[in-house]
Amino acid sequence: MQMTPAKTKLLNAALKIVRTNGYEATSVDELCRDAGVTKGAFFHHFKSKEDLAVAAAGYWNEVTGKLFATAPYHDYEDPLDQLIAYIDFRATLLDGRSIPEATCLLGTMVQETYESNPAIRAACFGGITGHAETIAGIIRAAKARHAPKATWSAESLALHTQAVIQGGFILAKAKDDLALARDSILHLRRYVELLFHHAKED
Amino acid sequence: MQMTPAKTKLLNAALKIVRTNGYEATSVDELCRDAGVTKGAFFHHFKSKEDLAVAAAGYWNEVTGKLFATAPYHDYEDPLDQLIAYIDFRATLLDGRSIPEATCLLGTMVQETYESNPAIRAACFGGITGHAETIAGIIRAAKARHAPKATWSAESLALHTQAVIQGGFILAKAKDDLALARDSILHLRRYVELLFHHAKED
DNA sequence: GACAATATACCGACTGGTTGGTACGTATAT
DNA sequence: ATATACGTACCAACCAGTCGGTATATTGTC
Repeated sequence: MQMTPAKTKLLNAALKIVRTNGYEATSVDELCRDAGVTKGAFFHHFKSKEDLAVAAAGYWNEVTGKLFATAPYHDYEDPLDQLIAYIDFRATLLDGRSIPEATCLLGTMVQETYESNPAIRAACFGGITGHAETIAGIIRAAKARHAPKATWSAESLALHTQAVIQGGFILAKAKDDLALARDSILHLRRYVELLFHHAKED
Repeated sequence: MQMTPAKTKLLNAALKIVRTNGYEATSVDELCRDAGVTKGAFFHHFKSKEDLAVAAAGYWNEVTGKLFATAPYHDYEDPLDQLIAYIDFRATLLDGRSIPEATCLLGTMVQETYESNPAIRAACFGGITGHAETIAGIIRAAKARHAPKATWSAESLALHTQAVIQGGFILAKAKDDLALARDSILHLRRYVELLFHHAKED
């Protein structure tokens, strides 16, 4: 899908400003100012602010989807190695980034909109579970090879990885320090290792 | 500290409405309407909306502090049992509650305010780390008894428990289903068990 | 214990700025 | 000639916050 410059600039502005200030605190005027376009352009491409948010969620999925698709963790043969490498990759995504740059658009938006804006909530849900499903695929393979009798499900563990990452972001925002997010990801890594280490003992 | 009715009503309204719609989407007028007081009363007790948010964070700490202080998990002799019971207690706090009723005021507010409102951010940080510190105390005792040589720190694990809970809330909001939060808490429980089980093997 | 003085708690109309959204005009490409 | 991609000017609704007022409780003084 080819996008006209103004639309792309608005979506990039949304990614940046919404992750910094949240959805409600972001005004259409501010978005236009940052993107360097006028309000006329905004409402030409998006029928409302809500519509922009839904489109931004889709755009976010596109951008991060490419990032994960080309990430190095796919190179390992053993799916358990892939899973651990994925977790490490999520940790490296925090390096050298500011908090708004490191955190997740969907997790930020859904907090503010889950009750009042079903369309945005659904878009965030789709993005999070879509990504979780790709991780669940890796976990399923790792489970089949290393822990076939384990009682936990691949889907549940995949969602848990996302919960830990999102929760780490909240703590990081509270302390104004991404180290807290890194620490939680490290605990997640240890959990996965223990989970499979434990399974091998049976 | 004795509180005048209007102030208490406004703080209770803030707990309810901010957890439902977020900080920015909550207007002073809506707060007053819900509390059944006028704007004059609002600005008599709080010098600004920001001031109300900071006070609401303090009030939240007071209310939840009492809840945790009288919770049954303290009754166990073994601190490891206390820790597991605390995690189970966090899971039971989801039962029969709607999402706004089950989720955390501080985690919700800090997402929207961490960049733009240092006072609110600091209040949220204080509440989260304050509670984490009480859990860290339990973990420290459990570690001393059961896993003295473990490499992870009690403080880090305590913060991780909060990250998992906060992250679970985000997923629950996205899916509009608290079951996702429950699942993540279950993974957290398993992690703690594995962590101490593993330590005993050494 | 009477009375004035003061502080606290609250009311509700008002304001200036901002909000999301609209109406309408123009430039360009097909 | 028509559709797309913008730009500019504008609007009603809403926003946080103000201000002058009243009602009531507390305190100080004699």
